[in-house]
Amino acid sequence: MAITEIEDQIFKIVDKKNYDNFIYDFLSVYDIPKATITKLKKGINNLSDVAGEVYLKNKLYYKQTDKDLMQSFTDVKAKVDELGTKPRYIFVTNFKEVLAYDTKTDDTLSIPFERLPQKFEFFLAWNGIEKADFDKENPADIRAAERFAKLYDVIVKDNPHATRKGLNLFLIRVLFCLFAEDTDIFEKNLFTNKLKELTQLDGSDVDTFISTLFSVLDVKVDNRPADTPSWLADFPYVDGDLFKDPHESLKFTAKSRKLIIDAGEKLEWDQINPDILGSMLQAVASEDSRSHLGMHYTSVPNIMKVIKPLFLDDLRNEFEKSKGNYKKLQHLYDRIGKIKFMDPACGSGNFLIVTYKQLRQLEIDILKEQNKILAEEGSGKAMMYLPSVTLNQFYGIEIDDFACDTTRLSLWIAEHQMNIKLREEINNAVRPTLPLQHAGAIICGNALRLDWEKLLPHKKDDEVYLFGNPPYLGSHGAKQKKTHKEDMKAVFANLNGNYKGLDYISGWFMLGAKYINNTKATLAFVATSSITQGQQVFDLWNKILDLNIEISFCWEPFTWNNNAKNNAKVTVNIIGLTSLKKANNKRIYTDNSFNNTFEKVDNISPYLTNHSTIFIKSIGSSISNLPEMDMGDMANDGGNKAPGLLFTIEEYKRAIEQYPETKQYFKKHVGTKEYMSSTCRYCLWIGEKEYNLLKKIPVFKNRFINVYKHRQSSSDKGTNNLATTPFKFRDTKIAREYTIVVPKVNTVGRLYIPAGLLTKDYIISDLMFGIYDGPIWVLGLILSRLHYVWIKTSCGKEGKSYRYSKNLGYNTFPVPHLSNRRKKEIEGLVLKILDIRDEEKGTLNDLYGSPLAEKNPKPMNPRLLKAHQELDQVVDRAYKPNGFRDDNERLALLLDMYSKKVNENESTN
DNA sequence: GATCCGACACTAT
DNA sequence: ATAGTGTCGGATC
Repeated sequence: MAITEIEDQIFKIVDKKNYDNFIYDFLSVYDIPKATITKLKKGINNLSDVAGEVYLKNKLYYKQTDKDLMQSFTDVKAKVDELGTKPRYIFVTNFKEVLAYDTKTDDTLSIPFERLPQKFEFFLAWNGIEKADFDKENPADIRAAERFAKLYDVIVKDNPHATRKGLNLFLIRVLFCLFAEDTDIFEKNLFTNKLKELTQLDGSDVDTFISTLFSVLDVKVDNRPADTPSWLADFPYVDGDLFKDPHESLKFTAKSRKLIIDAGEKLEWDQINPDILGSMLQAVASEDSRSHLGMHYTSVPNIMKVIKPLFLDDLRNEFEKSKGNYKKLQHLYDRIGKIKFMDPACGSGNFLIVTYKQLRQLEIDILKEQNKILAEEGSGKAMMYLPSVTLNQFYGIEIDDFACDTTRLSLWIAEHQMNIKLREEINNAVRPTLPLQHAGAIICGNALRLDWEKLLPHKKDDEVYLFGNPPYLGSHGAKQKKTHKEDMKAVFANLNGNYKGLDYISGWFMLGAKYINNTKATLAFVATSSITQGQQVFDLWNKILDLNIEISFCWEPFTWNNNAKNNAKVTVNIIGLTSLKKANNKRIYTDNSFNNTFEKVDNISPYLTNHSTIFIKSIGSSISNLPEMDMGDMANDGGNKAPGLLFTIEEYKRAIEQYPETKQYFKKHVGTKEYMSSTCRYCLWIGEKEYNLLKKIPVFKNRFINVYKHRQSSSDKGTNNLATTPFKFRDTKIAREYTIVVPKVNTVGRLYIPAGLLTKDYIISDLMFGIYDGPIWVLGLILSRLHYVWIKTSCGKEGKSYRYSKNLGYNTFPVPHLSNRRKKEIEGLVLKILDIRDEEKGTLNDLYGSPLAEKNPKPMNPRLLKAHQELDQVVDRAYKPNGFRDDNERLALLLDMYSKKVNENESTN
């Protein structure tokens, strides 16, 4: 539910005058399940039996009363204090006053009953939003954006032929006027009042009003024509490019007029937070993200994760060091006025705005310190205020023109707010907001097609920072449109190596790296974690690190917290790059949500680990001459859409019951899921001859038809070609005796990869890898901790699981010379592990558990763990005679062995 | 509501 | 033509 809706709904409840069901109505506005409320009404889960009280476990202790409110509250509070698990809120009311208490934060709410709608955010913890976070992100923005969304919809509907540019410009300008009249840029309520007074109720002359007003705002007061209507004289000169272009004529109605006036009267524009206002407005303008208003709750903390390590910590340290030294302070003061900042994917400008405000705050802090020094000297010298940080230092590139406009607007708002702050905190320091300054260089264009050096020319020693959160569009062009692919080509085509498997964001890293190369400029972008995992690592980072570039800091992957449905499971990291400005303190930050700790390291590899820079390159056969591993057999039969070549156990039983003679055509079929839970499906495993027999039986015939249809209708040529053999899997590999199997999906919580053996009765799906009829000691290697550590680094990862890969993980795995005796020893221990699995019963899921999981870790079977540790001892010693201290040491040696092996192999070829 | 993993398109070879 | 990987979204708890 949108935020203004919560407000509106509570308003309705409060306005009802009949409060019999008050608390149930109230709860239903928040994210409390309907069923819970229904039960509560019936008294089923009401843990209090006192009349007028409702106690919902963990959520609420409510009391309505006609007695003394404070006394009732004290009574309830005493009861709650006795409880082991406390409800989040205490809520006491006599329908005239409300007393509420948040047991977690100790916040109290004491308001007249009818003010409840405006204070809806007090109870947002029920929706999983902490009030502190909510306050930080300022609800005024959300309400503003939602009111604006309504206005936008109406205007768009009334003006089907208006250009997008004209509409957007109108909106931005109205927004500016509303903000201006609430924040002393204009006289209080000047715009809204004039609109109300001077235009007709039906909206017919609003366009003339707007057009006249906007054109005047661009003209200096002295230059305005003598016949300028008197009501316009109160409006100051604004400039700043905002009112330069003429207003494009629009049709207004009674409704849109009312909505503008509402926006002016109902909203507190002085509380607008420009950090997120832009994102909100952008969401308004783009239909598909409308439902995601509020998705930017965490953007400011995340922006800080980028800008603090990139430059802000450094500036703040410098400030601390300069305290008490006027000259040093002055030096820093001058320095911050010269730094240039560019966000080459600035969206609605969040990064720029947050940075601008931080810099202006630093400017104020320096002035304070300088004033302190002057006061102590007692020389009576007053300081002349000279501005240091200006909007001219801020550059942005954004493809969406509305976003560009909102960026400029938000920068002005930020500037005005900081001007006010300056005036409040420093005597005699005044920066006028009007006329508006040129709001940085916000360029509307495609960042991957522009020459960044042209936008922001820089010399070797200039202090320049690039940052931002460029778009991710997945690798292999799954989400990339044709234009995106062409952009990528433009960036990468003249560089050696592949680029088609790279995520769209790689373009920004590449251009950014080129921009900072051999200069002191530095950069940091938020990125999808996939560019530092698996396949993409080599393709991207060998090109970047081939320049004079190194990774100066990074944030380990963390989940991007937003409510946007599409982005729900994005895992991101943050990567900082430097060139000449050598980072002598490289840092790896980890997201511990409370204290953001970091580790100082000597080098950050492109896998974002503390190791030397080595690329693990995909390769078709084992660098250590291990027997060939194959991907399991892919069905490509349409999956669950319609029955195809795969049969559940029930379907299989039914089929062979009806047609016993077909039993010989089935094999057991196992993917990761079946393997891990000790079950299987069945698949048809036949040739052309059997196909001709089976297609006479309707059950089978239908399945062949389904497979044919699926393959025929695929957008992939390869799949189309398979349509002629609808009885066959895409792949048809098979073991002669047995298969060493490795599941493709491996959750991070496990200590080992639960590889194993299957007999030749089993076909393994493409969710498994297999070494057909391979030697058992190889299974021993795969079961080792060493191998797991290698896979963790070399293979791709998705959310919380590693995806095993033969070319990236198995074939690259370095193996030292193993004597026959050692191999025998390993085989013995493997058999022991397999025996224990049999003896201990339970599925592999049960046996291996998830001891390393963050939530609900499940232990590994102790006997099995012991057997694995015995195996580790033997395998570890084969690599290093006295074993390893930890996994980090294991990985360091493996990487070392890997690079030596690759070099050897290259030199012998 | 988070996690797992089946499924397969797209790319490299 | 063949084969492998990352990603999406459905399934499942």
